Amino acid sequence: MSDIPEQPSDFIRDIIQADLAAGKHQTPVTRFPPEPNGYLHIGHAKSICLNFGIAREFGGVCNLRMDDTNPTKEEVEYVDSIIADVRWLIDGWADDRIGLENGQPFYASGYFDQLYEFAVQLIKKGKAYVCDHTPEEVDFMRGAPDRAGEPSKYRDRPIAESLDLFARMKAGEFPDGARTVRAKIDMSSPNIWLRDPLIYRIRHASHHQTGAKWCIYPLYDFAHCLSDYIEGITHSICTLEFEVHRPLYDWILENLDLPRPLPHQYEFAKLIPTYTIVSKRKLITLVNDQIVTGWDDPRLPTISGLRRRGIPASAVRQFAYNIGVTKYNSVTDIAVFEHCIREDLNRRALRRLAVLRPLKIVIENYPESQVEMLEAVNNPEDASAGTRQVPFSRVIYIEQDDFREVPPPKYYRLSPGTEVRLRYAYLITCTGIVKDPHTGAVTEVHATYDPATRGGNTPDGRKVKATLHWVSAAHAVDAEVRLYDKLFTVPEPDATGDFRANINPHSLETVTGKCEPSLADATPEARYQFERLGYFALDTDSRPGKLVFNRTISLKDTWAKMIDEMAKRGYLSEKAKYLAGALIEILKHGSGGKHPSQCWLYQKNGKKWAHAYDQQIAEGGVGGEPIPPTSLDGEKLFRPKKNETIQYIMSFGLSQQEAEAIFTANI
RNA sequence: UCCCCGGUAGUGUAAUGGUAACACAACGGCCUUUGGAGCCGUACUUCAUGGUUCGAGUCCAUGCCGGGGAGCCA
Repeated sequence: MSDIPEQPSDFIRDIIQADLAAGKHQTPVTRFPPEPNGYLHIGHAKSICLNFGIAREFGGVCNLRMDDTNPTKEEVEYVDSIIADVRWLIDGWADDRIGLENGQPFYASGYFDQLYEFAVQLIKKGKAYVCDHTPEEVDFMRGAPDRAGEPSKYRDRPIAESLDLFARMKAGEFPDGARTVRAKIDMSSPNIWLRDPLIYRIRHASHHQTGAKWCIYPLYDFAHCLSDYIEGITHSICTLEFEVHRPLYDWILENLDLPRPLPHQYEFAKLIPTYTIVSKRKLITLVNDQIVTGWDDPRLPTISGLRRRGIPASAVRQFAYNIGVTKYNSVTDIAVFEHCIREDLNRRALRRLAVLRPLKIVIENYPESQVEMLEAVNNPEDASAGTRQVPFSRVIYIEQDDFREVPPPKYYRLSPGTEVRLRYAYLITCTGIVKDPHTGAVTEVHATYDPATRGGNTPDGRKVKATLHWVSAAHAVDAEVRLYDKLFTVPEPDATGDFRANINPHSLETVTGKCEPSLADATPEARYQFERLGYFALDTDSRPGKLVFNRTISLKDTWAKMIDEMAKRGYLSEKAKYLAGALIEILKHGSGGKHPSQCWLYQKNGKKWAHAYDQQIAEGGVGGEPIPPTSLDGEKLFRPKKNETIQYIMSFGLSQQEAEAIFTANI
């Protein structure tokens, strides 16, 4: 179900390939080392796909390891969720490459004895010492990027004394923070992490794996490289922020005189998708503030959220492949992910008919008691999925959106007097409407069907523009359907200010839909396409007789892409709404009321596009006389191309989508 | 301010000194019993300046811009 090539290529795989060719290793051993202090998210998925993908492609192994050196922040709940998420993501793909210990993950805490001995060794070699400074003193004495550090008073204390103190630290003689073990490296290094970094601290805390055994715990830099070494990791792949730690990673391993080969660390840029957040802290805020229902809320980018939403693991993997692996700090358009999901689901989803916002249709010339079973294909992309029977009768439901009493231009669907096709059924023509006498809303539509068009065929060859989905009212099965939308209204919710201000109030809408009867037997594993609506999967809340579906993702909908639709759904940011009016006016004004591409722009600082009437836009309106185009900083004015105008609009902080909408709206 | 790492269409990613390309997004068309899918097409690219070279996105220098780095977090 996946198009990922057997041998993807990126700078890390290139290195591995070269290392293998040079005979440095027989096969690569990677690892995925999360700290169990939160749920895994789409960013971790990128790392999982990278590490397990490498193991898979080069015949190696990827160890799953809990990086659990900080007992005060970690919990078994997280350990369990991490295991489940990793298994789900690699199932059927790299599940034979996972490195485990007796079926369980590796734990950094499993190495605490060895780590302790390594620290003793370092002290014995005069390369580490016990330091008695307070946290505040250590902090100050470390210096700053532009201020040299000063050595600890205890830097040169006798080795025997450090050894004794370290043993007593372990024995629990000292309170938290009283002493630390520090590597003796270089207090004047421009790299702060080499200024005698701490490698052990006292923490009288119970650990989720080791219980009360320890009251001293190693720090990340010490534990990680050595855990890699102990497990025989060849390529230790982490994210960019650890780049400055690499000299320390190497220093520890090299100064312990370990047999070679040593593991090496490589760094790549983490994934930052638009319209969501992946910061652990902010994810916790969303959960704790009950903005979402839990860690597996289908609106969240957590792996458990994606799973619950119905996104296939293969789509996540394809996404990880598509975005590549580099050292460039990038922001990935969430549309790339959505494309992968649709592509995957399009191939596998069973087509079904379901109406989310029902409008009753009475087919006047269809016999009252008659029911016909009509054949419908399960998946036009996959003939082996077969067909099914769908009941048709006199009263059916169609989507409210599929009927307009007064149709807008280019509206092909049902309206008084028009004919449309009911998918797999008949062509019907609207003959009348019934309105609520008080509200004036259309409550019922009357129609006639053409018996010659059974199955939706037109023996006379006549064309009908629209094909609508429908459900027989008497046979319909009710379902709760949860319609999800982006959790945030702006591409980069936490770029500036409080990300909570950018939460999309319409991220969840729940409706009661009418489903074709076969959906009563829907299974949690199956993926469904409700035709013309989107892809849906059963939610974990679903029970027999009480169906609950999640909309995984909508179908691409060109009709819905109009600017008013965008505004209605909250896709247009407040900023865009505010600026749209002024921009449209000013662009028209600058072009003598014509097309915006006829306005004048000039180049500012040789780089940025600027509009001849910037000043007036900044002042929020179009009042007054335009500045004569000749008086602008002596810069040459020119007629921008469409794309340059789009870029110009975007320079106000709007997305391309918004800019296009504004541009289009002005035509 | 110091150290490290980056900078290729709107967004990502390729091109490993030899014709700048692919995907997504956008736009247009064809086709369609899903306004889906599919097919065809259009527009838009190497941060800047110098240097090396027959030839530079690639190598060098300088500058500019962006990210990371001063937890007893990972």
